[in-house]
Amino acid sequence: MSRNKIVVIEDEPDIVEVLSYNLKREGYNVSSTLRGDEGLNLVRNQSPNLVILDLMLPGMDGLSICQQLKSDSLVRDIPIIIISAKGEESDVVIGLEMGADDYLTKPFSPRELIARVKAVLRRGPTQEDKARERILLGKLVIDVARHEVNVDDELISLTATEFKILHQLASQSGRAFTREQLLNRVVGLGVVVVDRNIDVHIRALRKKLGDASDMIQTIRGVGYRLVDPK
Amino acid sequence: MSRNKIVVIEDEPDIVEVLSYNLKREGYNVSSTLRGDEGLNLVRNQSPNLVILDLMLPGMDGLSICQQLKSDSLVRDIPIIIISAKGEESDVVIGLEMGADDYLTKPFSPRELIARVKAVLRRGPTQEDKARERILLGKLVIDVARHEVNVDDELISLTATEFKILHQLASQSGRAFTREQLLNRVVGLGVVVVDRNIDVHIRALRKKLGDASDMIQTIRGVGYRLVDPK
DNA sequence: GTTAATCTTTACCAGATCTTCATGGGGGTT
DNA sequence: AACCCCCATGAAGATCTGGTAAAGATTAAC
Repeated sequence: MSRNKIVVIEDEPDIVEVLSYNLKREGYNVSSTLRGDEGLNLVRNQSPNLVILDLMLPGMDGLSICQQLKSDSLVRDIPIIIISAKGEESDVVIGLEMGADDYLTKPFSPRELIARVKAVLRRGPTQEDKARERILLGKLVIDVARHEVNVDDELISLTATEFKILHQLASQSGRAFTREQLLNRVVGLGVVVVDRNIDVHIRALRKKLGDASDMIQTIRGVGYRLVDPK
Repeated sequence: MSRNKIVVIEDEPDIVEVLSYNLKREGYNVSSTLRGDEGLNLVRNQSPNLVILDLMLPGMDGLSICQQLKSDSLVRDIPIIIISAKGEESDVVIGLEMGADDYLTKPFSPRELIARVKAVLRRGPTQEDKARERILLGKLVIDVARHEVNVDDELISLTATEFKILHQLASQSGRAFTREQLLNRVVGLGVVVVDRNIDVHIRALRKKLGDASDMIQTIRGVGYRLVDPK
């Protein structure tokens, strides 16, 4: 099976050792790093099926990593299991609200971790919008890999946030997204931002889309959606 | 939001009380039962979005329930969170291997449970949910994802509130809803509104539904219901 | 360190929507 | 038939929502 690539981000060598050993014995393909900032890159480069993340790390805080991963549409669907010595209820709640799929308190047994890894992976590939490199919708062409958008074969220049919003809308065209949903997927979970903010980005988007601006429809009292004018 | 139905199977009334209160406050629709065997039926009848399951139950053992649910293709994809006083590593592992999606040891804080509930539900709609995103009733087609309603293949435009009411009625067609029930689900709990208000929305709905307007029936002294003219 | 770009917040307006209220009609009951 | 509820209806006022512009805050670039 192909759902076996795991990235471990953890700075205690002993734990990495134990985890690697046990996960490999179960047939998983494990990569690991001791530093937080490296972890972020590792995940982005490898696109693993699961991330195991310690919270206290050199280089970058674990929660920040979680947050950044969850706000990057390319890797946001990769499940994350947090392992941490911080077992306070509030820590757990914050971790989960940051988008983690499970939270395990140290010390833990390898068997339990394995069981939870399996439970998380069992949930299956829930994303249909996964790894579609190119989205075609009428005059609109979204090249996800190149981070470029064309309207009528003409390249238009979007800011990072605008691109994310458009990509999100386009990933399930026709579907209505609330401002909250868009915010969570674009600026990341746990970041507090006024939701009217989305309006402003939408306006900018419509302006730049020119001819195709009417593809972004407002659903009053709900949010926005992108329609396929087919 | 249609992903909000939760079934709680737990025999300690106090815990049921606490869970219900907290989950409802978060906007979930909670049904519960004290007996294991009833729980099995409840889940099969309601097709909830999540099951919270205690392990030690009268009537039927929790693990057996888990096992049975996971071997019934109709409800297999409904996630299960086990809550149990048995916190031994082996218990957790067994629970997860039985197909549970998370395992929480009593005593636990409501906040953590809520966070875990959200984490599990966040994982994306199950097949069942996806199927339910579209409701077909005679000439009426309700596309929840797009937030659109068709009558006789013709798109009709509803306001947010009208859509919610229709969706609510349609979610259990044939069933009568009181004005109070509709208000609670539509304008939200705690918002004080005169219940005659619903009449006005119903009127607007009937007007817009045109041909299908007689599908909304008034039940004198009770409320309204949507019938399937099959 | 300064400048420029982007993101976020805020305020206001117009229009859509929600809510209330008053009136009248019908149904069921006695 | 008379009565009492309950619901349907129309209209008016209050509230909410989204578009818009502009200013403030943050970030990146130089």
